[in-house]
Amino acid sequence: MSVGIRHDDLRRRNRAMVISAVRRAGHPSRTEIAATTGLSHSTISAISSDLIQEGILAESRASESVSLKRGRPQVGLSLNPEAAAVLAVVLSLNFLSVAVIDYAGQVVAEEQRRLDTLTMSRDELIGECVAIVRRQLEDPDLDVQSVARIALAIQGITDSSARAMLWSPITPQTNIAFADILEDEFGIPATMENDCNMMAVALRWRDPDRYRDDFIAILLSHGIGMGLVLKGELFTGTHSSGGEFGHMIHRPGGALCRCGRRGCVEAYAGNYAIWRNARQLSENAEPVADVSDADMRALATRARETDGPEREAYRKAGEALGFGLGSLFALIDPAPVAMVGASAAAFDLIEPALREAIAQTAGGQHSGSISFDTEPNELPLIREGCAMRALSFVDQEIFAPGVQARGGSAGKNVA
Amino acid sequence: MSVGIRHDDLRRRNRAMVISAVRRAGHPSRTEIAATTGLSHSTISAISSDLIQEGILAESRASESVSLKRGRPQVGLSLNPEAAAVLAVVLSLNFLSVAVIDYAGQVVAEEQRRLDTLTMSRDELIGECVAIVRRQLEDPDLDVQSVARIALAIQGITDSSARAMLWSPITPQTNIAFADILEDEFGIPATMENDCNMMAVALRWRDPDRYRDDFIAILLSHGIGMGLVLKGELFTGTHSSGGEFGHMIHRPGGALCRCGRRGCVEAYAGNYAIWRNARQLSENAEPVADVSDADMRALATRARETDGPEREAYRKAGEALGFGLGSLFALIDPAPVAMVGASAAAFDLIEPALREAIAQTAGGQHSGSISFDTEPNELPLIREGCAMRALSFVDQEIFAPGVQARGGSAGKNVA
DNA sequence: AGTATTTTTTCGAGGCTCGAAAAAATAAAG
DNA sequence: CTTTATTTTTTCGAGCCTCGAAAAAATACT
Repeated sequence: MSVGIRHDDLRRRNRAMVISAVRRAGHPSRTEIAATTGLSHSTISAISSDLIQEGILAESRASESVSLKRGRPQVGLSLNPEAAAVLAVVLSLNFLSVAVIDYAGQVVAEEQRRLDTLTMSRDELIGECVAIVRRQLEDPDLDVQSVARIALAIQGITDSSARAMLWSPITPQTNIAFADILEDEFGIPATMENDCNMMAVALRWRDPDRYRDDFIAILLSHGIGMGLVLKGELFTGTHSSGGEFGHMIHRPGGALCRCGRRGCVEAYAGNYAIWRNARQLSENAEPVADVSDADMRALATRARETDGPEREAYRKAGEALGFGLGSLFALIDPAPVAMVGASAAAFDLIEPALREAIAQTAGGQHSGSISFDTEPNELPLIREGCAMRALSFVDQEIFAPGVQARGGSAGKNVA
Repeated sequence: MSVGIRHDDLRRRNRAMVISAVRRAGHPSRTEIAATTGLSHSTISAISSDLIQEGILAESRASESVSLKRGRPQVGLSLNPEAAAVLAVVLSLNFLSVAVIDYAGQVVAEEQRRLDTLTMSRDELIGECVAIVRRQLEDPDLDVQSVARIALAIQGITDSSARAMLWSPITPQTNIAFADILEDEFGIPATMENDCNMMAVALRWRDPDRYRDDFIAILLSHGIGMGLVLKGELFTGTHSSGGEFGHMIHRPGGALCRCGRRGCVEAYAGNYAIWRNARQLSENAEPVADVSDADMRALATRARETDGPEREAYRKAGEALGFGLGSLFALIDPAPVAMVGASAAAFDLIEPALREAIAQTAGGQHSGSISFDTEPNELPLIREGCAMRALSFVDQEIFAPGVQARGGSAGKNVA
């Protein structure tokens, strides 16, 4: 049962509106905020005055140019970078990275590290993550008190409450409650996110016009992942991170997938599958652990040059993706798609078969109008999404002092 | 951009909470409502007193027994049946029905009518719908002023704004804006709903324990349809009613589907497909227009008796449904499933292959725990869902007098 | 009849948003 | 350089809304 609205929730929510309006718009004036939120000028004035006093917002005097107009000039509001900081940690195959981001969204420090995730023990894996976070928190330039959130993204399935990794292709370990581990270690609220979901979050921030309420981000990499935004909200499963597009069934009983089952989309479109087909190996051949980006590029080059098994492998990948998307579109209606990851660079080889396949499906009735965008570099996107996710959380914590005042660095210091 | 919360929205929403608490609970006391909504006793007292004065709620004195306890007895609140009425219209293959439902949810009048939807012209189809509604509205026992909503459910695809039928298997006509037509004709707000979505709505009301936040209703009939509730809300596509489970691709390039494409789940599991396979016709054979329920029952009987092509046909249906559900579960995580419609009576023939197939998919990892429920009669369910949908809408209109006071029969008449 | 107990209503306090008016800050005009 | 026009922002009182505490109401128990 959803609960009634208390009187004090009202202020809390409207504060949130103001903060998120500022985060979205950059340097909006109070008047602009009033317009986008629909609240009255008096309310905006009261709320923003509070937020400034609390050190969350700051007046960014003389907002550049716009002194052309007549009356009193607008004074832009911006996020105070020092109001808080967050950590974005990204754990992917053989690679761990962390970034410290200030409240305004700027990266203030970062570190990257290669490791061998596939062979590491559970404790080693956890230890590396904890250690890389600790190194950042020990940086003397950073006010540890201001760190309000850690978001950790991982390639794999996470639980719907964003606490734990349930399964991941980058490690044989399962069920690691990273969020709890980090919280216990550092006393900072933490979440465990799915990498593809973070890609989607980032795309939304990067290009809100193109990726607004409904869109799909597909990771074309060793495996196939998906982040889905529907009706303006990240779509997650009911128990897990959900959206296991790569493991929808393309051909019942078909090619052997890395997950041990048969006929998944990934078993035709993942790097290992393209590799396997290009080598004309059996569909039952055990998936290889990793194919280097260089090898995949070579494969793509060869596929472009001659009409051999390499080209056919990409064709099959496109077909699998197309039918998979078609089935997906049958459920959710078509939406813009962003193809992310190394294999997105070979999308020219994939697209024809993909479009041909999708046109044969219920979801592909207007397949011509479905737009595909490519972004070969997934890591920056994932980190960016992580950061925005963590910052949005902070937005929702700092403005909720009615429930539990955060004793952080943003105390009242003026009146 | 979501809009800020105005001060008067607060009352409006809390009124809604109270009304829906009463609709859900039956005869809750004010104290019980306070408990479920989390609002204070004083607030509940004020709101319910308003609602009673406005004729929306009524005190149902001496709520049966519970005079066992000591203190002042609770006085149950109930919906005033005369506060409003709604019409539920269901249009399915060769069949049109309407029911008048009072505000408390009781059917007060109904009419059913056979017609030949497949051959009717556009105007005839619209005319029949308008006529059957008109006949109910002209009933002298009915206060036309009190009719606050018409909900029309149709088998087929509707648009996401619930205004029009886009496509339906029961008629060659497309794009009929039934909601607008009915509104123009009678001046009563109307909506156009998808039949399977209404099934899901009804299941939620019928058995809220089993069908709470996440579940799936699948219609096994001539075609295959689905209604999906995720996180407590009806899931619809972004442009259309969405959830075209029957047209997810089971086998690329496979059996000919009624929709003209190949390999859809429906092309294996719809009545016509089972019929086609049982007759050992080619997968390319044109789907028949209709198979009678009696024929399907005979088919099922024969399948149970001998291990022939009939049994194999049901096995194939189960397999298609299983792989389809597996792909669906890969996206949304497993959830309870209700199998509705005539073929649900033959679910014993379908289930083994279904479970075997689903176990081979990513979504079926715990396939043993997925529960299936069967309900052979879809029509009452659809009508019930329609009625509840319409009533919920009324709940949200009557309690919103701040925006636009409804001048209906529920005016203030005491103070 | 009196007491205990539970439900419901009443009443004042505290908050929040809103509209209108005032104040502030600038460009244009004289 | 002063005045006027214009636009943004703040101030202030009014009107609601919810809440907690206390009172009132209605019944069972003694």
